[in-house]
Amino acid sequence: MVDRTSRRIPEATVARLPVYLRCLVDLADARIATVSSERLAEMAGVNAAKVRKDLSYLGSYGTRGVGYDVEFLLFQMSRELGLTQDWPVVIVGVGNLGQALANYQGFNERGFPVAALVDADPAKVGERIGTLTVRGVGDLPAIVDELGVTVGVMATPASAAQDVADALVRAGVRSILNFAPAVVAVPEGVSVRKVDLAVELQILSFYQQRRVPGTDGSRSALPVSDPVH
Amino acid sequence: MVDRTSRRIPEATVARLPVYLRCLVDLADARIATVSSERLAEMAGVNAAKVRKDLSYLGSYGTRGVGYDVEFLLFQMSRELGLTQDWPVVIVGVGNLGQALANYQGFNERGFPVAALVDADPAKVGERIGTLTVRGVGDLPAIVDELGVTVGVMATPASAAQDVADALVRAGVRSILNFAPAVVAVPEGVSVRKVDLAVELQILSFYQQRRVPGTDGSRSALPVSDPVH
DNA sequence: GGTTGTGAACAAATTCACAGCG
DNA sequence: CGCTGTGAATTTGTTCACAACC
Repeated sequence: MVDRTSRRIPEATVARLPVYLRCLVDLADARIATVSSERLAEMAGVNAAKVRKDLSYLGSYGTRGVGYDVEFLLFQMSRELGLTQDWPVVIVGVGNLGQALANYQGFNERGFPVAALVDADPAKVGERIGTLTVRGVGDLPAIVDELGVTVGVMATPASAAQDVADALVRAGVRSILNFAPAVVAVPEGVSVRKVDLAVELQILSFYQQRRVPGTDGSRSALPVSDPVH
Repeated sequence: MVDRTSRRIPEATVARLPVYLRCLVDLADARIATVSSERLAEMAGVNAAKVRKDLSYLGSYGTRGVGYDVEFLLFQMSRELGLTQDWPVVIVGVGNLGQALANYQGFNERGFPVAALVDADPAKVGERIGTLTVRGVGDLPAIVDELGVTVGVMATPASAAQDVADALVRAGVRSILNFAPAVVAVPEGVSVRKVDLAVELQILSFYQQRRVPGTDGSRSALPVSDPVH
């Protein structure tokens, strides 16, 4: 009834939308036309009330007594997430992790083509990885301008992280995915998300010693079906 | 005053403790003996009230008018997180990402030595990566028993994820770090944390189109100092 | 004076439970 | 009858603000 598209979507909901999106893609691939909040919840590993609340922020796209139209919801959600266009990314730091990310096909498949590779180490500049040649950090402004890059993926050592983040921001990047084990400060209007492998393992370590399973990220369920309560 | 060590630590706090831990390590390396909540907050990219609240769940380890003793807090926090011992991990799936993780030194450095590599593809079994030889999924029970592995890192395709998770659980693994773009169900008492690169980029995409920077993960700050308000 | 530790106030997120609609 | 959409209740997390203490 209310125009939800004008409502601000809660952060916790935004973080779950991509998970629903993937489930919807799987359903569409399986030629399933409609889905209930119950079923979608099971696939996404959350509960049905949460699915309904989350989807209600996008609009009233369900049909009572029936469920949600998979294709329609897929479209609305893609639009809401800004995924109707590609967002080219630049990867900074071509060590182990950076190279793996450069070769990872998942980025391309999901609308984030790797447009350029950059490294601060002059010895690595010029190296070819896949179809791309590694460029210097000084090329970032040109990369952003010419290739339309808006997202930077940082796979540098912690010591270089802040300098690289500054360089990305100066070049005009508005979103950063940071794999370096360091907190980086960025100006207002730039988004950073941090993926820290050691931090994740340390959180698991906490829950491992006590036998208290958490509910966020650490999910509990019965062996195969019946994923969450 | 109250014995906080018996209190249940909130999940949100647990997720931040490893970040504080890393800051404390940096401070200790710099031979800094004490730190205020203000300074620690700046380093961790949160606010001081949160730091104090979080640390208060560990106990009253600060000194009013002075701050926290770095070494002492480091020890208490390591103990609380269960990091006074190593937790050997097995990596399942030695594709691009799995190999990068296998070569990543951060795991070893932070107490999570990579003890074994496993792949479902018979063609990959026997391959050497660094000092380790890739073994079959059938070896998981032996790996868990003989090497004391308690953590599984999954870097498999989505299609194999649930089967691999089941195999890990059957072998006795209690904690799983899942890089596969799929939700996996596990029994009560097993913890899973998910790292999904595409999901992170899609969340950034949402905040990129609107110019509304989020506060969790996407942090806003002035250029270098003054990280968060 | 400076800084912690913490109740109390506030805000965000989750879950309940059921009216409303197909 | 079945399932969504959503107010209300509840739980969890954050921030304030200040007494207690060094």
